[in-house]
Amino acid sequence: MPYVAAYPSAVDNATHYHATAEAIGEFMNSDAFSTKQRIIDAAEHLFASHGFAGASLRQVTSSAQVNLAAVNYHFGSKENLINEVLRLRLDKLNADRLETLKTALAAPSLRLEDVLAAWIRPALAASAQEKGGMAFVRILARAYVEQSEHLRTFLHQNYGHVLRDFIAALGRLLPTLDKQELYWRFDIITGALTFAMADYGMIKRRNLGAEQYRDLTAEHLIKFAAAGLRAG
Amino acid sequence: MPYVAAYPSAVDNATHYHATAEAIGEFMNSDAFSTKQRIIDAAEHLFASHGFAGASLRQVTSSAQVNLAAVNYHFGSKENLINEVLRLRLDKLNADRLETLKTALAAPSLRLEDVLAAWIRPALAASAQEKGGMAFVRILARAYVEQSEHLRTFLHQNYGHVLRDFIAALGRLLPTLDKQELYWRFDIITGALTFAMADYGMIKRRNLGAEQYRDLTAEHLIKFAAAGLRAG
DNA sequence: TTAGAATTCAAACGTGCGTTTCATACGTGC
DNA sequence: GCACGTATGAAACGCACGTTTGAATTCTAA
Repeated sequence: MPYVAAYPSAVDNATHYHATAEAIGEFMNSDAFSTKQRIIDAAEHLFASHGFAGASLRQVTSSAQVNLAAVNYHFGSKENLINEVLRLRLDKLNADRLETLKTALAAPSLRLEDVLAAWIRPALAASAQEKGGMAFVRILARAYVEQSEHLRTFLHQNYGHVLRDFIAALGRLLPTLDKQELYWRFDIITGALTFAMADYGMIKRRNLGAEQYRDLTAEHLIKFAAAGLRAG
Repeated sequence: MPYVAAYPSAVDNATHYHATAEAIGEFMNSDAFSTKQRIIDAAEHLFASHGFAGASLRQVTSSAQVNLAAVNYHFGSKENLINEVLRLRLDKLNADRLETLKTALAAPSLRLEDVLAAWIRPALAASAQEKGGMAFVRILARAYVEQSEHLRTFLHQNYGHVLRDFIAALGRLLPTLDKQELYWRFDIITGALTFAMADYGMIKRRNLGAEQYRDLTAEHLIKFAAAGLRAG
């Protein structure tokens, strides 16, 4: 009968069931092994590599080893599934950003690089997350590109305050910089970040691990962005 | 019988027919009014706003006011149409870039900003082109995001030399900068540019015309990028 | 003017899509 | 043990897709 949740919020792994070693295998239908979660994991990967339109529910459910009808049962529709997939990761990303910014602001001395790091590092961390992080970030870039006004307003309404906080912090550190100019430059930074997150560049990873690569990317981006912001 | 062209190259408006005022209307099947061209124009717009997977041939042919079968007749398949749409614009963009770079290199004094301008301005000009330029550039960003390895190698093989020329020019202007470091930074710049091209940013255009907006964007990008490249 | 090629057209092809249905299995409280 | 809400399953729905077909039309050149 369900997908009742007329307004869905995150994966409702409400059954906060503490799995012991023996219990695993007896009750697979919880937490990370639930049908819902398996669908979300599979959807993240497939949306990321084939796009929202390009990835079919048959691919998703097959990859998740779940019945085709499960998506409509648990999420109501494909579109709701897409929203769910986005919301889950975005909530965490922006919470991370705000927390990192707060910590930076509380420190005795605040440098431009600290604010930029609070914007950039959580994003790249999300993209390097063990389970489908890369996928999420490609989804994000794709969402930008798919450019549906609906999604744009969704992002603005739900995470606009995060943006405002960062702009304000940067503005305080660059008191002589024109407000409009600051908007432009932050826009540039975010564009570069989005591409960097998705690993679209031409840079070869060489023999670096994912973590080292992520840290290197962050380092370069922060340095570059700081110099750009300070440009006369 | 045709789409014979086993290897398609640009729109074969081979019939270089000089239209006089009276002739227009008599022979609509040439140049800008040909079925092929109408399909390409419509496809650019629809691919840009709905994605390659999201835009159907029925939408394309309907928008082009052309029979459904025309795409398969003239292009062979949807995929060939996509390639054609990309190639046409990319050829021009990269030719423009190389020409602008050549001019800059021939000038008595060469600044970092000149090389950056040669990379950035033609791209933004393409995006502000009267007929579907904006669409093209969204397609490009989308192509990046869709991330098919096939397309990536296509871009690399066909336009890799352009990239190399620019990197070389920048390298000469920044002799103290590490090569790897240069790659990283050029990557960042191109990411930012791609987003700027597609107008994905949050900046409001205000009451600017497309040209002024494009020029402003270029100005900001070049300034920012130059500062970033020069960062110690 | 006319044969032959190039193009357009309406219609249909098979395939895969998102979604719905309804029957069956499972889990939990009485 | 039974009943009832929850979840899964197999199958089908109607629809839109890319592509193909073969006839009708238009163009071109002898």
